[in-house]
Parts: sequence; structure tokens; C-alpha cells
Amino acid sequence: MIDRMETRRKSSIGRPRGFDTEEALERAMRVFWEQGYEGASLADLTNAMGITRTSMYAAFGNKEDLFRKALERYTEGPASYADRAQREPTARQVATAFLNGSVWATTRPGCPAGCFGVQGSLAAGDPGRSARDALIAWRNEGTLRLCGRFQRAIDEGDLPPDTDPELLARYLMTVANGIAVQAASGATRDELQQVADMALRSWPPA
Amino acid sequence: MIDRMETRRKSSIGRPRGFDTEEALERAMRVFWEQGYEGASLADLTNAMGITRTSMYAAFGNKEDLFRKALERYTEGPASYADRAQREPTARQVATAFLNGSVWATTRPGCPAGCFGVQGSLAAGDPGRSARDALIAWRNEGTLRLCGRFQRAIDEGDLPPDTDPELLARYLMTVANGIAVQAASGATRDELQQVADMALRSWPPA
DNA sequence: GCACATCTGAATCGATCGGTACGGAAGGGG
DNA sequence: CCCCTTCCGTACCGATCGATTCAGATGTGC
Repeated sequence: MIDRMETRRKSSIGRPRGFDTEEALERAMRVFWEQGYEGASLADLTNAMGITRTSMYAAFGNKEDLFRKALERYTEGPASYADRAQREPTARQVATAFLNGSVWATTRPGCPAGCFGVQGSLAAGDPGRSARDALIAWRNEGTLRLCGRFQRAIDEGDLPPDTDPELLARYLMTVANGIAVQAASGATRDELQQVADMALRSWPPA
Repeated sequence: MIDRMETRRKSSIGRPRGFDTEEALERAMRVFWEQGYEGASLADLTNAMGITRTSMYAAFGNKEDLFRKALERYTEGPASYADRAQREPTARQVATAFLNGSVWATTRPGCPAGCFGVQGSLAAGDPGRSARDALIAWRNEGTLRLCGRFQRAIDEGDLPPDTDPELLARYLMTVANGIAVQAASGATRDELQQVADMALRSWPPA
């Protein structure tokens, strides 16, 4: 009852866990991704994970914790393009990689269409408010990281000194969010790639 | 039991309704807008509407019908900027009015932040799937109408003949959807107006 | 005033919600 | 081997879900 909600086990004594927590989390992530926090019931989740309620609670804590861990996995998995984009050498390449990555991630065959960080919980009632707030923070952190990267680009002379890094970051995040919504609406990868290309046409000249 | 789900009453006999259906629908719209279809419980809705469950069912049918009627009201109310934008004389003015309107509508003081057509139901489980599909259709219809408007602009010589009207329409809808998500994330009207202005910089020259 | 259609409110429906308690099964350390 | 810890499946918890039923109140048309 103390800290059993940790995914990692603290000792090797006792019967070992009978399922792969990483794979179970992957399955849970996809359910949240597809149905959202409030739309995903415990029955949906445990069914997809292939385990019982009890095992889920022992391994992950509760539904909210499971959602947060699924978000972490999403960040390091399908959304890892964001991290990679940050490491591109120029601001323009960062922007291009970021939008291309968002197109790619939101239209991956075999994965739900759209972005976990958007449709996981955009609006919610009381019980799902904490999940919604977690995603709001997640999106805003992404914007902030982009902003910091563009500030660096300004300092390095890669962008004009009168550039507004916040605007650039918010612009990119806005387009990426829109791409996610469009992907959830059935837009294809090709169509969204064209949109991303067009969005980059308003990027400040290198 | 036949068609009592109509908002309009078919006869004047009997006890008249004790509440204003339009105002009740307005209140319901805001609840769906703020909490989404699945996040809005009957208790939330009827509480905000100031009526009982029974009155709601008698006047609107059921939760799903109420949602559809709320969407109609949203279309003709807060989202009426889309219709108005279509009637602008040039394609560029259409695009400008559309994005400006979306910024304005998603950040209206006294209204929930964001767009009903996006956060009303972006992802959902089985029970909310029909609401989700209704909003998908709603967004795609908006794109289609923009596309038709830009096709007309091409025919009129307002846009170059090699323009892809679908791409322009999808681009605008993508940016508007992104603006909605950003508004739901706490972005201010000024910030989003800057984003909209920047998005229009990639518009084909007049 | 009468008869009737409709509205209203409370009580209730079965189903499902997220979350738990319990007991048997199963594996590791001595 | 035994003990002990942990896992796992079932059955169940109170609360809430959307939806309905029913009696009583209320207003309209005759």
C-alpha cells in the first residue's frame, strides 16, 4: 500500500509478474490514444492489456496513473520526433522536422489516427479533469521547448534578432495540433504532408 | 413516443412548456462545449439547463439528439463566422475572415475556450462514437465548403488556375483546428491572432 | 366547470463506472 | 522441502451512468 504503484518491482522475492508491463502499457496507450481518457473504461483497458483489473492496479496504481505512464511512453515512443527535431542544426530544419514528424506520427498505419496528446483528453468533466490538465501541460511544455530552441537560434544568428521565438513556437504547435485533429478526422498522410509543407512557407527566410 | 423528440411542439393543447427551449439548448451547448459529449453527464446538463431529466427527454429526445441540436445551435451561433467568411469577395479575404473568426470564437470571454466542433468529441469510446462521427462530418463539411468557395475563386480568376483548392481548404481548417486546441490549452486571443496572421503569410499572392 | 393533454418531479430501472477484498495458485529463497 | 511473498481471478463494493415509469400538478379548449 506504500508505493506499489511503481512499475518497477522493488524486490525479487515472491511470485514474479506474469505479464510484460511494457507491452501492457503499450496496449493501454493505444486504447487511451484511440478512445480518450474518459472514453476508455477499465474493461476496455484491461481487455486490451490482457490482464485483470487487480493486476493493473497492482502494477500501475489506478486509471489516472496508468494514463500518465501511457503519456510518458507516448512521449518517448511515437512522439519522440519532437526531441529529435530539436537537435536539428537550423531553426528551419527544426520546424520542418517537427511538422513532418507530427504528420508521420498522427497517420501511422497500425496506430490510432491523431495525437495522444490532443485527443487523449481535450475536454472533460470533473473526473477526467486531471488527465486533461496533464495534456495541457504536456502540450505547453512542447511549445516551451520549441521556444527555447528558437531563442538559441536567435542567439546563434540562425534567426534574425527581431524574431519572436514564442510566436514561432506557438505557430508550429498550432499547426501540429491542427494536423492531429485533421488526422483524427480522416485526412491522409499525403494530404497532411502538403499542409505541413504549406505551413512552412511562412517561415522566416534562412 | 412517436416524434416527441422534436423541439417544436405540434399542438397548442395541453399544458404549455414551462421553460424556454432555446435558452435551455444554449446552456446545454455550453456544457458540451466545455466538457465534451462523454464528459457531460445528464446531471450536468439538466442542472445547467435548469430543468429535470424528464423535461429534457420530452423536449429533445435523448442525450445524443440534444448534442446534435446543440451542434446546430453552435453552427448558427458562435460558428457563424464560417458562413460569413464564405461571402467575402476574394479568396484571401475569405481565408482571413475564417481564421480571424476562429480566433475570435475560440477565445470569447464568457464562453468556453476552444471549439465545440473539436473538443465536443474528438476521441470516444463506444457510447460516444456517434457524437464523434457527427463532429468529424461537421469539420469535413466545413472543409468541403471552403474548397467549393476556392474553386469558385479559381473560376473567377481570383486565384491562379493551377491552385489546389482542396489543399487551401484543408490548410485553413487545419490551422483553425490547431487554434481551437491552443485556445483550449490556455492561449490568449492576442497570441492566437498572431498565429493566424502568420499562417496567412503562406497564402498564395492575390 | 369539466375533460383531457401535457408538463413536472421524484423514484427507480438495469448497466456500467472506477476501485477493492478475499482466497487460492504459483514461484523464489532458505 | 517449507515458508512466505506476490500474483491472479472472482466476486463484490458504492456511485453514477443514461433512460424510464408513474402519480400528481397545471394549464388549455370546450
